[in-house]
Amino acid sequence: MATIADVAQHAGVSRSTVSHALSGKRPISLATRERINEAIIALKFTPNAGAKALATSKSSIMGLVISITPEEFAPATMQYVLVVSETARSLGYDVLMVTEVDGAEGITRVTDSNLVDGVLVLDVKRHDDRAVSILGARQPGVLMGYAEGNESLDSVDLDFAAAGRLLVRHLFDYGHREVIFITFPEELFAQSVGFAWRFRDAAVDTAAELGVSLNIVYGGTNPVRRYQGVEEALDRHPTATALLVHNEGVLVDLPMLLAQRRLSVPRDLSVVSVFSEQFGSMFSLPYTAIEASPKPVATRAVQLLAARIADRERPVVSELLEPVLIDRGSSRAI
Amino acid sequence: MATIADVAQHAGVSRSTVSHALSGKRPISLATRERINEAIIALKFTPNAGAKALATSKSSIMGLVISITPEEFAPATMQYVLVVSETARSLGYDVLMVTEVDGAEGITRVTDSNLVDGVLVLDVKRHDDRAVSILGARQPGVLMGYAEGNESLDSVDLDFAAAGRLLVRHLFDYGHREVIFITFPEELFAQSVGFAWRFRDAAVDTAAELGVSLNIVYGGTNPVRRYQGVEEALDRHPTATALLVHNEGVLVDLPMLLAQRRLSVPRDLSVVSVFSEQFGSMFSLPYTAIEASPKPVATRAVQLLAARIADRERPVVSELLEPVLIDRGSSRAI
DNA sequence: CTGAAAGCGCTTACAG
DNA sequence: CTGAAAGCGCTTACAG
Repeated sequence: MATIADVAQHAGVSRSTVSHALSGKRPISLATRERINEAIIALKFTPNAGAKALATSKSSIMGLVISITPEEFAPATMQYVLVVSETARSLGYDVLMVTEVDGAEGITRVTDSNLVDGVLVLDVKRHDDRAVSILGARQPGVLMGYAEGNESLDSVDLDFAAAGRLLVRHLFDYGHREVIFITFPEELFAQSVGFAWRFRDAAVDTAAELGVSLNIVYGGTNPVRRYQGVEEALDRHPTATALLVHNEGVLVDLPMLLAQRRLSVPRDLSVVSVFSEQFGSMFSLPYTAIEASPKPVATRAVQLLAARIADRERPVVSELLEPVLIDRGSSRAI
Repeated sequence: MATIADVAQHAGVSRSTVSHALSGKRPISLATRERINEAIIALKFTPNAGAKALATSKSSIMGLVISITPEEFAPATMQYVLVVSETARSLGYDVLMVTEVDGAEGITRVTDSNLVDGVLVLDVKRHDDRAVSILGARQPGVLMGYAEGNESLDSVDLDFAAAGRLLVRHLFDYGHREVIFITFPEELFAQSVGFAWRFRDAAVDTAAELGVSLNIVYGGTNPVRRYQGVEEALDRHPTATALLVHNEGVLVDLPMLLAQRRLSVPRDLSVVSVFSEQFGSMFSLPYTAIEASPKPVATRAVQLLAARIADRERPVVSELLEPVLIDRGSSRAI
């Protein structure tokens, strides 16, 4: 493979001139620039990533930390992964997957070895040891989610608290006073996964304020129990007029389940939820919902990390994207 | 950050001795080994990835090439990604995502720069320019799928032809003579994505041999058209006794669709399919199916790539995993 | 606008 | 069993 020395020789200049032509870090005369470009093409030169990383202490790689727990729903995650990868590429970065079960250890591994310039964390928990791990690393990190007590880390997420408030208020405005709230398995709350507890707590508080009776149902961790859980909830609360669903797994089954019970939406039951447009269209979900916004969240997270890598001194930001309600007509006034 | 020189100094040995202690490439006396280990711990030494890559021309990174087309179904892909990452880690490799729209270009980018030691390709097409791209690279690649005319590349895949034969034969043995075969959108066939055409062609041939009337339906590219397509097929072939489904998107909707038509499985209609156990349990699919085997395929692909990286001269292998039918009772004799 | 040279942090023949 | 030194392919002060 051609090295920068080969290019320099071919172009009749020094290696440093080639390097500067490549980086644009100092002015190069038109004539030499052209000869260098010719040489690069003739020799099919591509800079060696390892050498560059060694010389600059920058790998141009972002680590993406994913901790897949069995409770979580893989399809939703893929969207984040893809958008992270594309956005990173557009900013000149590659993306390395960090999927070890112990995410904190994985972070230490890729940062200590200088493999990555920074780290993105998905599915952040309330007290997340991965945040701690980042704080101990030389490289910066950005949370896609929200961790308490880590205000020193950049983060971006959908404002799940606002989402909870907005949906409960939406149902309240339509006159609903008894609502079944289906959320994630209790395991996710035990781990304090941000999107779960922030939504739940806000929904519960708002319901209490407005005088809405909100019956919480924690989703089952397997399909069968998930399905049964919803059925039981419907049996137990026959007078409930609306379903508030924050659980992708339940959503996939819901149209079928309601059809089998001969429940028409929104005639017999209003349904509102949280999911991404892409997810909804994948499973033909006909429900009014807060847009889960994987794309803006992932895009923004990558931008924040790139900005942080470029400037370690810039002020820390913690962005919460405002929830947007997409009305698909699955709720009605009663 | 501590370097190998710091460790050497701390331990009172030379850098080469530390390096050899690390790699185990030559015997080190117990005493020095212990002093070195002490130093490593005391200084929290981790080898610099870039320096190592430069010195050895090995990055210990595998590239994973994913080309997500809108026609494809993301949830199924995530399983491959995760298993690839975990298996790679267990063999000492990290995984870099290569998601550019032009996969061939992405491959050239990460191989020419020596960023990766090899490349794994998902969703291989019959004539895949990514295979060509790999053949032109210094690093080896393994296809998770099957590309014609690239017998010089290692590959591994489920034997989709055998799967097609097995399912048609299964229905034939149960006495079915009129079957609706729902497969992927025609776009996938235009691109000649391996799992689509190999399954279809085998199913069609076997049906012809056995005298089974096989009515092909190409799935719609969006949920609505997908759903309608199935409905139309059922309308058009009221005397069909079985459904052969090779399309994850359709499968997700199927229980609902059949319930709405008051069709009981297998009483009114036998249904057989292809999907992974994990996918099936995610969507509570009650259908007898060939196990799609993302785990063995992905695991094997990573192993093959690691073996190929270690020995460029080993014989090329093209492995087809034997399909396994998991009987969930959704087909019956008629 | 350009070059010579040191340095990034490893590995590995070579020598003992 | 161990060390001195060259080399991997870049970048970047320093000098002109």
